[in-house]
Amino acid sequence: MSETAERNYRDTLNLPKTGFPMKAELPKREPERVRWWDERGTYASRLETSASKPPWILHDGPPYANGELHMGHFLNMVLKDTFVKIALLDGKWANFIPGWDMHGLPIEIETLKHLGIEDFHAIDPLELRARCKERALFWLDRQRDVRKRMGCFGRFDRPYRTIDPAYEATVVSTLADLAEKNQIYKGLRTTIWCVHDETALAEAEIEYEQKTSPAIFVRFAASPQQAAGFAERFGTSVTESPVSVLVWTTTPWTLPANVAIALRPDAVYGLYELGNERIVVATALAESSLGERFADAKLVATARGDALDGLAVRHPFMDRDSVVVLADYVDLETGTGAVHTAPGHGADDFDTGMKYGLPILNPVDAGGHFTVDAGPYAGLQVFAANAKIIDDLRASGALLREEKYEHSYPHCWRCHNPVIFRATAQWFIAMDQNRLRAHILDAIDDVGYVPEWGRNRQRQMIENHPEWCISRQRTWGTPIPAVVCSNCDVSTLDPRVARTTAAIFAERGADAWWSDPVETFLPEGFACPNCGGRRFKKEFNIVDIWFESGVSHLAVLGRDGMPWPSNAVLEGGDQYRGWFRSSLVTGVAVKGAAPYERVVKNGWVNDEQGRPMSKSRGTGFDARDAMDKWGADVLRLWSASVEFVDDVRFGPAVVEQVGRVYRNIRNRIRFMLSNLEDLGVAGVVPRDKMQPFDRLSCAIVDRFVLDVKAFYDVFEIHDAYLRIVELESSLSSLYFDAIKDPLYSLARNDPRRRSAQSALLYALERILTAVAPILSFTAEEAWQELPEALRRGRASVFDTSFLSPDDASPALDEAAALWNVLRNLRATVAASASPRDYEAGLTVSASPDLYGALHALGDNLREAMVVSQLTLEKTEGAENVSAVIGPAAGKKCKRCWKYRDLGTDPKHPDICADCANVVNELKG
RNA sequence: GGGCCAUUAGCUCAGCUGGUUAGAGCGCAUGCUUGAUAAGCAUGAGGUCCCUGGUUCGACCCCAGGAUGGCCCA
Repeated sequence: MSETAERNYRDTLNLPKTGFPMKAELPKREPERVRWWDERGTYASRLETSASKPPWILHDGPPYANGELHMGHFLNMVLKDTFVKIALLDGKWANFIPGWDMHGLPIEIETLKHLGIEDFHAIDPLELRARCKERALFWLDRQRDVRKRMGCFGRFDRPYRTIDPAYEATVVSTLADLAEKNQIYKGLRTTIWCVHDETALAEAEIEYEQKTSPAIFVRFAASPQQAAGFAERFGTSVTESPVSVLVWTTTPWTLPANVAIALRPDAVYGLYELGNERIVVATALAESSLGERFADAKLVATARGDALDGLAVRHPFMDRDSVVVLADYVDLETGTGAVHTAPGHGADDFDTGMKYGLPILNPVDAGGHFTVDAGPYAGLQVFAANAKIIDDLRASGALLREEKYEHSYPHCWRCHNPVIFRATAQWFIAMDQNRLRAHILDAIDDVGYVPEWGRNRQRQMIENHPEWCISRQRTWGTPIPAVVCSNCDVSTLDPRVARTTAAIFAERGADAWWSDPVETFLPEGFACPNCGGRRFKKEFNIVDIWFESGVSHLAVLGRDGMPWPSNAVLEGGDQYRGWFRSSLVTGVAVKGAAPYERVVKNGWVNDEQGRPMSKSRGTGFDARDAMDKWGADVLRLWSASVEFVDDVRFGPAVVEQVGRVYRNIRNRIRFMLSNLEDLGVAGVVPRDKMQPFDRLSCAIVDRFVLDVKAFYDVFEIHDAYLRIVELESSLSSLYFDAIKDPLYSLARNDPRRRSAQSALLYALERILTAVAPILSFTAEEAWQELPEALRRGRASVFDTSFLSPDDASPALDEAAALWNVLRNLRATVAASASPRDYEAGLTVSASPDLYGALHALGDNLREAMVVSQLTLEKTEGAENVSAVIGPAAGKKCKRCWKYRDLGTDPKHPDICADCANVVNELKG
């Protein structure tokens, strides 16, 4: 036997052949596939064929159209896509309409920066809006490309956009709905205010800088009557000594607006005697507050803060009381533990004021000067007034001590002057009007949460939700169509005006609010509800973008065949406070129910050390860069390889690991494909005519598909991933290894070979469908590599469907049990150093229970063990199954490598009879 | 500082209502194969289940406290 002859026998084998390359080259190929899907309208056509099927709608929480998409976006968007595709392959009408959030301050700021404009008052609002729109559309295009590059399916040709006229109309008509239900009111709220620029600022517009402020300790003295109250609560007797509460502040100018003193409910306060006066201060801070006088102080009595609730003292210079209230935010780090409270000048103070029904005083005008309400300080600029207020306090004896205090204090990002907090009139959604809050909490009970603890988190976000301030004093947004009476100055948000405005916006967009006269928006005969006046001015407030995105369910669902509510929403955990909440509030307020049936939360993407990703540390990745480097499918597999509900880690090492798993899966797909080249439709053996081992593997695949589908149905992508990996290795190590011999060495059209091929085709098809929601690119690539006839008219892998449980083979449990017996048996053979595989002859002893099942496999049992001969024995009384490995009889066939009798055909002395037949037939 | 979440092998993760020799994949080591070959198969070494207490006959699992990290707030 010469080497040449041996090679000739090799040429007579049916060795695997396929155009599906081992090397994926994903970054290169995937963009072509995106175009291919686009040109073919793969998604659109599947939607069309399932148009009459039940809908399954994942409603897209709109990403903000500003900046590059990062890996957090990738995780979220790919997960959404995975769920959409699962529904699609399940035969549902999974119409996914992506959205973009396109108004708002970040875009306005970026645009102004681009234009080199410092003050947004200095540009015509319509001009600014046009520029903002360009900017937002620029980012939308960019993000849309990247999103499609991820392999995401959706109606990218017609996304919803918060700048669309129809969307703006929805925002305004929702305001009309709320106004009709008296759910909106105008009230005061503390805003960050720059007295230099005379404008309200948003959080994003302040910078913290070091500032030296006067820190003063001020006595708020009790009247004799009030002092008696203190004595009683402290459980001491009344004395002649005056009693005062010591308050610390670094903003003396806010004292004119003081109406209360906040104590910490669980802190201990002491009544200290210093000479002929008594002072109340937290015991923990007594030494630092009283300074050098602490040495002489005598602690008379103590009381918890909550025991002092409701007492009152006199304001040091205004003719009114300052009441004692409780607040959890009072800390015992600085000051006296008794916090000066001016609800008109601070967010905490404001909340406390609302809680206690305190007056919200704001004796400061837009330019930062005191109004007449500030009494003796009227006309003074607030910061300049500090010195005079301190002098007066010293003169009146109210000042105990004064020092300098350096701290970080918010400054205006443009003019770098310190900002103030100032109560201004804003529009609110009343959370308790019409029992809205209670109804929302009820609605939460009807929503499914993944994970379940999200329900509790969502509930807390509603319970602690302050009145929702929806107005902003900026330009890039949808206006709140309120009008101000020229006669009495009262501002009105009238539902009829809002409806008219919505109709105009629907046609021409929200620019009309700036371009058109106020009369355009007023219904016939509209009069001021306060004074009956007929002349009005437009108010220029835009709506909070959380309100805008929060009505997306009203803009997208419940129309064009889309059901309301959606089946699911899926966003990062920060959205419990954001979009999950805002959507819930508008849903319940307008329609009386949650706008979604299920809330799925994905975790945060951190770097490989579990720290937040950071560009400066080099651990931050744009989605596009990551895809250019590793390919979308490897990253999609990563999204399934992690537990997405929790925070996840991402980095090169993690991707390399999942990349190896990807290659495993890819190679197994490749193996299946490469053995199907010559299987025409005519060669396909029906399931019930297949050989037993092949039927068994089909059952294993059925079981796999049902398992994966069950995981998919409950959003357990990671479990599906584990199951996919497990099946791949199980099929590969047992089945693929075993059927190589019949596939390679039998005649092409040998029934045994065709049976194995048919089982491979079945497995491949099922597996590709099962992995397509995750490995979309690879599944499609493999599907296209399948001979066209075998695709049976389904042009794309996304035209296939999951196996329905009715079509699965029966007795899956028995199949799985038998499969495991075979795997264990085969492992003993594979572990044998010698004889091994075809060198071996095997004697298998089976218990009566197992014997039947094994016997039914016939010669397939020998194939499964990858040995040359096999004897099966029934062993009475044996528990299970065992195998004895011995040398095989015969000699190694040069063609099929099995040990057999050789030379039956004298023309081929080195090969077995079966091989000789095949070879002869080929020659003939 | 508060609320919520996480912590099991080098990495990604399983461990059901307390009882297992605490498992899988990847990586690593060793061997086989060279007719899936920049592949495939087998075997093996890796664990203070974050820590400290407690409950229990028995705790990765339940309880309390703490550490580290994350998210949202202040």
